[in-house]
Amino acid sequence: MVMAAEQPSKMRWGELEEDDGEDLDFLLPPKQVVGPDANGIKKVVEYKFNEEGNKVKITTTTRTRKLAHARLSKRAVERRSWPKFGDAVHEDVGARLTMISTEEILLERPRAPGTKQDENKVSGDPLAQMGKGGAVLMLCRTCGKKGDHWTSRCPYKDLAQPSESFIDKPLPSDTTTAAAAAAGATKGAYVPPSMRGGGGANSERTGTDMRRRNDENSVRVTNLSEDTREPDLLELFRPFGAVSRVYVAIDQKSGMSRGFGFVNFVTREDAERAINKLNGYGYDSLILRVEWAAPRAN
DNA sequence: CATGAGCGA
Repeated sequence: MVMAAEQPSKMRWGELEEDDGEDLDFLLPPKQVVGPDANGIKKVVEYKFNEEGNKVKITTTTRTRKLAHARLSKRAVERRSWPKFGDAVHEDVGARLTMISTEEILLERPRAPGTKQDENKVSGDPLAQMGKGGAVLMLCRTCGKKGDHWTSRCPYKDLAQPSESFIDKPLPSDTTTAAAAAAGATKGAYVPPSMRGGGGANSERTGTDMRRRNDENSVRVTNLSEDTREPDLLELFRPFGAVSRVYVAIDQKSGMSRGFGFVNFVTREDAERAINKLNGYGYDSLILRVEWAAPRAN
């Protein structure tokens, strides 16, 4: 057999080194340790054989922790003698300096998308504002497809023109009351009760009766897709002004949407603009019907 | 197509 001849070449470099050294180690002088001295300097002198089999002297000089200690503050040194607490109680002394806590800490986002009640700086096209909170609502004005592309990327944008600008400023018609002007200036901001309820029949009154539930300015939305939920409706209508309520009719038996819902606006003007702009609007591949809601039958 | 839940002293 030629196996024996192959043996050395099969050895790994680690084994090679060990074997070479082990045999002859007893020939080397013992390792010497000097210090640490007053300055914390420690010297270690040891001898080894190098690759060529020559004896070499290796001197290692280190500084002990005494000096490192000196750089720590008194307080820090003191803390090392504290008894362990918490999870660390079960640890060996000095085993670990740092413990990883397994305690769950829930972070609260004060202004999570879709939940913020204040709306600062709404300007320009409200549709352009939508979805900026991180939610995925891409609503194409040309083909009405949701979540797929923006209007500018619509594959059909050359076939059909999007109708004028989707949403414009409050109508400069007879609805230009003081309330409307105020609402237009600070869109979505707080509207004092005396200014709510909008114009029309309500303007005669001296403010809205707060004890009654505010069912004014109720807009009915029909032809909603099955999976449209209240947050979706809010997202769609919110850009037109402060929304006081959204509701999607749910079939109690099946738990599925009945395909219609209601959105209440704080001001009648905003509701009117929403109706004007969202009625006939393509949403989730369906054409929305948006109109004034009849008073609830009780 | 279609007009909302809860609501108790």
